[in-house]
Amino acid sequence: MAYWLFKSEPGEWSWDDQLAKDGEGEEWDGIRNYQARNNMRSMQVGELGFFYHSQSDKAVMGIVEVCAPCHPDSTTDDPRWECVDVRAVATMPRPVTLADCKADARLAGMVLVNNTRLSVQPVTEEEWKIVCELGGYSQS
DNA sequence: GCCAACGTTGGC
DNA sequence: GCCAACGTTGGC
Repeated sequence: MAYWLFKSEPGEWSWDDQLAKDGEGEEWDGIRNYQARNNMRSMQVGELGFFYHSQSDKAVMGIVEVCAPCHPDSTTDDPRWECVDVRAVATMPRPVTLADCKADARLAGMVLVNNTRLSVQPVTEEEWKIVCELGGYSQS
């Protein structure tokens, strides 16, 4: 089981927008970066990811689940770009900010901390547990 | 609003 | 295939 992190500008697609889908899946479209696309190609249905707000919030807002495998991005005719669908699973009791992650020595190797520009990132199981702990979210 | 980091493009 | 120029992202 792999873990992921999806980055979004809240002005484009926010956690509230995702929640408003009420558990329905939504295309994670608009990704125009090979590394990010390759990460999505590696995803399996049922895997979990963090939903991160870039720019003003800079925080992990909630948890999403991959609910459809990688498929062509409906927002472009360019066959290079693909995406998965995700649905909201849980809201972080406390959003975990980038500053929180940087302040925790255990997260020093996190992609979020070291490659700020990658919009779809892998997260290790250890990092996943630590961020959940920081957010006050206990996995059932 | 600025700037650093990174990715992509295109000329050679 | 290299590298300079350019564009974009995102933190500050």
